[in-house]
Amino acid sequence: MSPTAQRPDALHPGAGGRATARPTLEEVAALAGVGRGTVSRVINGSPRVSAKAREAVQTAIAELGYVPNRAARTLVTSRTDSIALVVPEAETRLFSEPYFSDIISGVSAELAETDMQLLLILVRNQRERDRLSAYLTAQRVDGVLVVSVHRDDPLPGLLESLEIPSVLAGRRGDLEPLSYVHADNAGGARMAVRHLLRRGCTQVATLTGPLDMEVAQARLGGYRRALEEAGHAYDEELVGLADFTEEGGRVAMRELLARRPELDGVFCASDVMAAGAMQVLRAAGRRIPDDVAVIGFDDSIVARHTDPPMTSVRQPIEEMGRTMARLLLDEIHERGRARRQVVLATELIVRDSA
Amino acid sequence: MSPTAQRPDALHPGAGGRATARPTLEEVAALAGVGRGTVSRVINGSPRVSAKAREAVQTAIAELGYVPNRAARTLVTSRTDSIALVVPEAETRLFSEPYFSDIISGVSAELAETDMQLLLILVRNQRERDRLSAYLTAQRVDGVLVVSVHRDDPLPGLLESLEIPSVLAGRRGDLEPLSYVHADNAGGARMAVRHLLRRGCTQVATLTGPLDMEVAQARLGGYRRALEEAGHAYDEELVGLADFTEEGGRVAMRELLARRPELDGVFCASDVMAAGAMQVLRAAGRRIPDDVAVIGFDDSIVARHTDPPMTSVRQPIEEMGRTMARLLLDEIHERGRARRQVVLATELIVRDSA
DNA sequence: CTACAGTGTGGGAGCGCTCCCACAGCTGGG
DNA sequence: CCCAGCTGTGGGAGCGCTCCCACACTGTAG
Repeated sequence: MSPTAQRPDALHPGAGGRATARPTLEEVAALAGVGRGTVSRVINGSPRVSAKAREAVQTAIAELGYVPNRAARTLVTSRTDSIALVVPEAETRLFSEPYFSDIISGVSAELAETDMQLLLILVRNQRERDRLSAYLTAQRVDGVLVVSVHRDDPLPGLLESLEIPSVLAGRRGDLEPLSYVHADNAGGARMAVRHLLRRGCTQVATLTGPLDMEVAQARLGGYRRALEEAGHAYDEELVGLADFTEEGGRVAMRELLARRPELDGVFCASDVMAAGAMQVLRAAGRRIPDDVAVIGFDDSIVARHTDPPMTSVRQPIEEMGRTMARLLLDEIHERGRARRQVVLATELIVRDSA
Repeated sequence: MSPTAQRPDALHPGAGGRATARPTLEEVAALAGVGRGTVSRVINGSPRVSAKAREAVQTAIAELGYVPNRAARTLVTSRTDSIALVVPEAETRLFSEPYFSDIISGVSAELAETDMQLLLILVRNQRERDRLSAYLTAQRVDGVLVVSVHRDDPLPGLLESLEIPSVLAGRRGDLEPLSYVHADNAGGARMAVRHLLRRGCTQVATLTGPLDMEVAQARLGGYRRALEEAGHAYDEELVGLADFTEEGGRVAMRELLARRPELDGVFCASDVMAAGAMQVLRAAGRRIPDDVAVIGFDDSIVARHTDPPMTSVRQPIEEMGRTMARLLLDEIHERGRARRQVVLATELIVRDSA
């Protein structure tokens, strides 16, 4: 630290130079000819201010270019006017790539109207998880958004016990006590499988995500439901357990093919798995979609570039982000303990792979 | 020691007895039997503390689970201990998708060691740009990272004049006065084109990004340089002006093909453009790589899924993020006005398209 | 006239820190 | 013996806000 270069203190206002220091509420009050309390009331939109005073204050604010000091406000209100978006690092790779950006984009769009700040916290290991706990315990945010929740993730429990307003993207299970927003995964999967059946597929397999994630369970559930609705028995040999990744998709597809060479349709719980599966199918001499029809999930950028372009289930990710932010703001402001849970519809984007 | 040291912790009985009551520095001091100043010194790592006092304070901190109040600290130091990552919204789409996540991931990794917070600010229109200006002017962050700079972007100029420590990803031009980190775009492009020439291509075209971005210029420059080094004249008819997008790639490729049907290699300044170009080439009956070899830039997820898989220039994006954060922290801490500029090497990932 | 609620207002107190000054204890040199 | 010059320490002041109490001033009722 350099001991020089201190700010030139403007002890004597008349000393010539324009003051570099940011104006304070007190200075606004002086200029407007009112007290601090009145300025504060105007800034915070209190109705108990005369029109005349309000106008004087607003003029003074404009003239001085006054912006309230957040730290001072936080110190006294113990609001921070910021929320955290927590992302388990491992997941950023797993997700269909636009997922992450789109969530952020939605959240940010919603927050743009308010003066909430968005803090981004990536958590990649146990140490950082501990730090996050300390961080949240210290009440340094007004609310938390959590992306990608595993069934055994300790974070939601922590949030619950700290009573910090929070909204999850996805949920841990049917009885999720926290607020959440998620896509209609089961419905999307069901739609996809019905599409395969309608095309004439009779042996429809599926590639699942890790089953400790509710998303994966829900997509598998939708697959199962569509089959049963169509009068097909649920057949475990047609279920390939995978992990949402491309390599996982390849491996599971190979096994599936070995077990059931006659399969003629595959619903994959993610696009990248579907991409991996398509490679394996092609290598095995199957034509897509003629011999085997394939559907992915996410409608990610990958889906548009496979050969043939992939039919996929689209979830409204940006909308999910927006909704999460909106629910969180509600929860912060009303402090009502009502959990808010929203399910958004999915959509089947039909391309050439099915 | 002092009989007055007890704290009436039920000043406001309230309607529900909030158990929160975070311990303050004062309580730590009381428990450790020292003064506030000493506790503050221990927390801030001052050397002027006796071993005995330090230990007593550390014990007290651990016992109370004390965490310093950031707002109070900010109020007096006018440090915020947070930096902003500014992302022009339009760009999140343009970039090869992992770009955004990888930058964040790198920045976050570097910040994890410190107790800096990462603020994410997306800017999608003029209104938000104005808000950002006000925000930065109000000194609400200690430093700023900026992703994706256009030549005429007003933000860097603002940062410069406000003298806020900042680091850009990429630069506006050769004479960039701010600190920046960027990949060796020219070198990567040169490498790609040399690869094409070595393969035997004699009519190598290129698809550029928007030329008001230095990245695009640099990649074009590398293309040109490689050709000239190999004794080929630079031929404007082989240059397709595009905009990094898939659709842009398609359009430009069609024009290129119309102008120069005999071309046998294309270096594309982004993977998605290359993907678009490959579609057009295939539609025109060209085999890849036999008739026309194609190379992309970014080594994004798209490159792995095109048919055939795409040869592409990889930039170390996460490393760029890390480096940006590191440079910014340096700049914040030393307040030296030395600009720091780092160029990271690129790498050619050879797959089947060239 | 007094009483009293209802408005708008000023400004003291205090949030939890850091900064900095004063001072106590301890050297060691004159 | 004193007087420096250290080091370690306590605690006052104050950062810029919000909260809230006290205090004008109304106007209406008793």
